[in-house]
Amino acid sequence: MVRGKTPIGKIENYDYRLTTFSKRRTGLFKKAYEISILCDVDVALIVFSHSGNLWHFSGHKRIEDVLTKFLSCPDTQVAKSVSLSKKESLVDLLQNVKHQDDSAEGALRKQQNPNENSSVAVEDIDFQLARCQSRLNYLKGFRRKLQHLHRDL
Amino acid sequence: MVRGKTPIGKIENYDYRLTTFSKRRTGLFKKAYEISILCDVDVALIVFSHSGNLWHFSGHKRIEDVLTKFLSCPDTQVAKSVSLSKKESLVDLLQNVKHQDDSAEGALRKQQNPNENSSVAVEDIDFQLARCQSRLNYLKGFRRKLQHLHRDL
DNA sequence: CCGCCTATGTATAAATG
DNA sequence: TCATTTATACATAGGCG
Repeated sequence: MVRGKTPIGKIENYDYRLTTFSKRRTGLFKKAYEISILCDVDVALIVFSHSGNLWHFSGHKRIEDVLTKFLSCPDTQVAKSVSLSKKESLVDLLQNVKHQDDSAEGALRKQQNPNENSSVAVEDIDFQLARCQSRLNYLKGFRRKLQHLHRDL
Repeated sequence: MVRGKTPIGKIENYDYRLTTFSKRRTGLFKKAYEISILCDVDVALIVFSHSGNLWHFSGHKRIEDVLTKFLSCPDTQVAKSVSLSKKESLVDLLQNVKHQDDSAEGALRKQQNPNENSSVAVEDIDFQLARCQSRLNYLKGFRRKLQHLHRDL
């Protein structure tokens, strides 16, 4: 994101990808550490590189305790964590994106480099998509477990 | 870290702490998302606030799969950080439905009509799933539109 | 891989609406 | 609470050793 922002998407060049991974991993773990201290919250962070290397972090508690807490999380909490915050609600997103859309469209006619506005919006959507997909995957797993439980009882 | 850098340490003022948590959480999840895409790596991130709220994210794979990989990792780092018995119990949590859904099971036994309760729980999840899937579809559609706009201009 | 450097994009503390 | 603004601190791409 420096000297020409990095577009979101897999970095194809292997060496660049490794370098970026190393740098961003450092930054990510630092942020995880900071929020755990500053805000006094439990964090568990696990990263696997393609080569199979593993990095992990947890603040305050041992990572297994955080994972246990996560895995034992009652469904009400699951539901909570999944419910959309106002900020993420469709309506807000729609308005937000439409606004960006409009301004992008308007700007396009005045500017030589219209693509930037539009691509920023696409990246935002990609971020929302990834989070949504993550929740969906989690919910699907949870649903499977519930059904297994139901069968067993 | 702006207008007078934040010293590392728990932010004592409750309101500031919440505000900082909200902002940094957004940033942290964004970073986790970015590194998972840019560097094509598996990431699992779990955060619990003191009030018990849960946020989690994983890229590419389901978070359970990343956790399973973590717990089955022969890596010495994991072996060191997680004692064997603890590790086994976590694997049980992941693989055994009954252990994983203690809360649901407990609730069922307290009720006179367990089946109904269970089906309600599944319906709850279905509801969440439907919302999430709907949002996902919407986002995907929106992304397509944006890209068309992008192409057309 | 590990640092260091610099220019620049990003994150965010604090204030304000 | 929630969004915006603004000023600054921080993160990091690209380059070099």
